[in-house]
Amino acid sequence: MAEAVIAEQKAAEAKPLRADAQRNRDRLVEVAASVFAERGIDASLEEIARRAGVGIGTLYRHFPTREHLVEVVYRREVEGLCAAAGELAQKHPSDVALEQWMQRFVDYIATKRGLATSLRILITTNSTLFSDTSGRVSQAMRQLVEAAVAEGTIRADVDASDVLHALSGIYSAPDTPEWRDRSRRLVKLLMDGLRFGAAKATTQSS
Amino acid sequence: MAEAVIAEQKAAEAKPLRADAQRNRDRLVEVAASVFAERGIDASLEEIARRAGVGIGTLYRHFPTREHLVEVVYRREVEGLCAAAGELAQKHPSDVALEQWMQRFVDYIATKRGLATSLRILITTNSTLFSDTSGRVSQAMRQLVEAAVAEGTIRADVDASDVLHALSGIYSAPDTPEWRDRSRRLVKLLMDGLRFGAAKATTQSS
DNA sequence: CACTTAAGCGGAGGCGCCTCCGTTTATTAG
DNA sequence: CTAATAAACGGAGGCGCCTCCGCTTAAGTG
Repeated sequence: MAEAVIAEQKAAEAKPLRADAQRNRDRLVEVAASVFAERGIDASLEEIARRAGVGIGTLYRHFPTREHLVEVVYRREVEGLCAAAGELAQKHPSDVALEQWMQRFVDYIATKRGLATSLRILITTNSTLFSDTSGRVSQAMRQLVEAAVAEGTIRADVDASDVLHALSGIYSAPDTPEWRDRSRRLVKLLMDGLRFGAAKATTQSS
Repeated sequence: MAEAVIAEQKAAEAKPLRADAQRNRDRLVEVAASVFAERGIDASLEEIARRAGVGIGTLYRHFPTREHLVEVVYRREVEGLCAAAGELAQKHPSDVALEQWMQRFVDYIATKRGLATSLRILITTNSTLFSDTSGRVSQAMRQLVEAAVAEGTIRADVDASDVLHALSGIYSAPDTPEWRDRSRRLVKLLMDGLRFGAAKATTQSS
């Protein structure tokens, strides 16, 4: 959702793209992310091209199939989520960082849901995708949880996989309109539990 | 592949169709089967309608999605395969019937291969499809094997599931152009094995 | 700077999907 | 047989997919 133009790098991999090509490519990914978010995975590729201000041919040159585009968008989403862990850790007390990151995780899952059908196809084709991304996500979570435990802002008798496990409710019961709110409440609830019995006094939540 | 016009019945289920509607529906299924066979599962639905001599609207009225049509075609294929078991059993000695049926089974798998991608989607959606059909197929095989054992035209120390298991090689190593020939040879080989040590003298194969 | 050239652009065009609705026709009632 | 009517037909039209290729332009070369 961050509209910030983070120049996608594709860096130093094979041939560097011509400046205009790189610009168009980045633009396409950015636009695609928001179009997929608002219209779902079956959004018209022509609309994406149109909104990005490029011809349909350009879209297809960069992303020969819909799945290619989806994969890049998805990886970027994961990238953003993981990067957020570091940033939040710097700007906030460790427990607040963890909480906010988990809220962002809810958003991420929301996207993933939308992409689910298409991702299922992708995952059977491209088996690295799932392991790559889920590895990175759980590493980000570990970083935050361990920091919070070390600082004593959450209780010490849990680790990252416990927290991930506790969040599993977010994955499962889906697609009611209340889902998002319910999930946000779940995160808060979980945080209260985590703060209870922490070494340091608690920072109040939101 | 039997071009015989077997009137599809849809019998006595909800409202009976108007005569012309029933005719068109049957025609569509028949044509779809051959078009899918020759062009693969992604064949144009418009071509199917064209070849069946009906408008595209008619096709969509009867089969609201491609998957609906695929499912009906597939079920019909299984139907034909299983019906063949009975017919072959009447016209041939029991061991020959079994052999010919297995050869036909090879054709069936060949089709199934073509449909595989689409079927995978179907099967996740419509879980009865797979159990229905695989049940019927293995029952047909049981009928033939048991008859042949009873008549002593094949050895007595095997049952239907052994034979099915022996055919599993047909499922696996795929999609080379030699596949069909290799599979036919596998069937013959298997039959020789089955006849060896049978109570009665052997009918020669093919 | 001008020139060259290959990388990149983009949209027309052909095809398939699917819906919608005016027209046709099988069926039923009289 | 005729009339009424509901069922079914079918294809035009709008949209999206994807390819192909003539045009444009960034990036080197001197």
